[in-house]
Amino acid sequence: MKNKNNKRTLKAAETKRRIYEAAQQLALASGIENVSVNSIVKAAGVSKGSFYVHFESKDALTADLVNDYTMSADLTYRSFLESLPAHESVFDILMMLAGEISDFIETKIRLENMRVLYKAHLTKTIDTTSAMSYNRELYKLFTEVLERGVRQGELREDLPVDTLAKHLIMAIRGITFEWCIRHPEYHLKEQVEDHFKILLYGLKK
Amino acid sequence: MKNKNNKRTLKAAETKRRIYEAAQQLALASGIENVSVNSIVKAAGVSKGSFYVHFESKDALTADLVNDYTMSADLTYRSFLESLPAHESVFDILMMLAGEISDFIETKIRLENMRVLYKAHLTKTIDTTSAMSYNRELYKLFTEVLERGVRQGELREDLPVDTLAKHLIMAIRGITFEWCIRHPEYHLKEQVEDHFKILLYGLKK
DNA sequence: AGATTTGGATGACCGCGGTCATTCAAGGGC
DNA sequence: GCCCTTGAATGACCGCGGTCATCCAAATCT
Repeated sequence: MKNKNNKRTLKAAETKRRIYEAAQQLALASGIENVSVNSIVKAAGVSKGSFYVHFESKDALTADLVNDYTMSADLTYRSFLESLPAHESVFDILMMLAGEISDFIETKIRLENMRVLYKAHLTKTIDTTSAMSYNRELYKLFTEVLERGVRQGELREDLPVDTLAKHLIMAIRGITFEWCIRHPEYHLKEQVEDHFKILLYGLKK
Repeated sequence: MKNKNNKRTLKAAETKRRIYEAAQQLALASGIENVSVNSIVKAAGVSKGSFYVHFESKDALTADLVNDYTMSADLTYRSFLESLPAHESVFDILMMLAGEISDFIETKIRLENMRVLYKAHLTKTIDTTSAMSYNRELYKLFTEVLERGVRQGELREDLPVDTLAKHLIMAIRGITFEWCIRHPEYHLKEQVEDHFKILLYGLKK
């Protein structure tokens, strides 16, 4: 017996799916922080113990939900980038991309979900690899744009482009964190744009 | 009766002090996240209900502990700044100050306490004003240095110095947050210095 | 001094996230 | 076909942070 499609394995997968989808639905309605494990297993029609057979913790389930969302977000960013006119300067493209990401976080993901995500990141028992990995699509996106900037002579060449991408994304994350703390008197998009103006000026050739 | 030194008020203050000091001691030994409210009240010799008479929540107590620490940290930064030779350029001073703050966070405050602090910041029911307030000593410190930079013609004048101070401190917080998530493969001081080099270049006249 | 109000202190209680000994079909090995 | 192993499923149970009706001594009012 390996990972065959036997009756047992199939039933287990089905149970996991039911828990995941129940959680997804409840989280969509109330925000995952207001949904208890008890309510998830009740909605899924399984026992609490069963939840912990399939998920390490509530935070781990949350991370799964977020990671799915992260991947779909990156697809949005990619199509935004591809929708931009080819003649734009790399400086302007980076500014617009940062603005698009700010908008997406503010209107689609929303404050309470960002807070949950960042708390999950800070909980050391949780694997948030897929949102933090340098292999994440978002890093590739920034790297591609920066590479073009170097090729066209707009950007300094003494720092590798993947390092620059890390700095820029880290900056967006930092400002978003600050926004989570200082909301509502702090405006995400405005601050991202102001900060990027300073940062990108420091990257010009 | 106003806020007189009557017997009742004094006894209440004494109770609060005992809880606070018990928490401080236990937190020092094990880290506040490994100390339960039950263990604090047991050590202080009071009931659990009494804890919640004097503190809104465990997180609120944590915030108090952190805020005390924050103020003492800012004193350290101020004396570091005053220990620097007067002839240094503002650029170098800012780099050294950022480096000092990184060192302090890494070796004195330490990772697990920064994680607790940032989680507290993300919990909306908690007042973390004293660490986040723009009146915090740290903001004054940066503002003073930046002002000198403008006066000496080292820095651009189109952005107000208090705005610049906010950007720089936000950047340190962002990098520290990234460090909390990516530790141990991410080096705080190194990253702060690399990022500041880019950022400060964007502020030069 | 006696009656009334105030507010610190109490501990049983709650729902939470998480654990674990136990159960019991489904799946080999012979 | 029989026996042993595997692992999904279970729910009573735990310690946690937090609540609240109740108590009662100190403070104030008359």
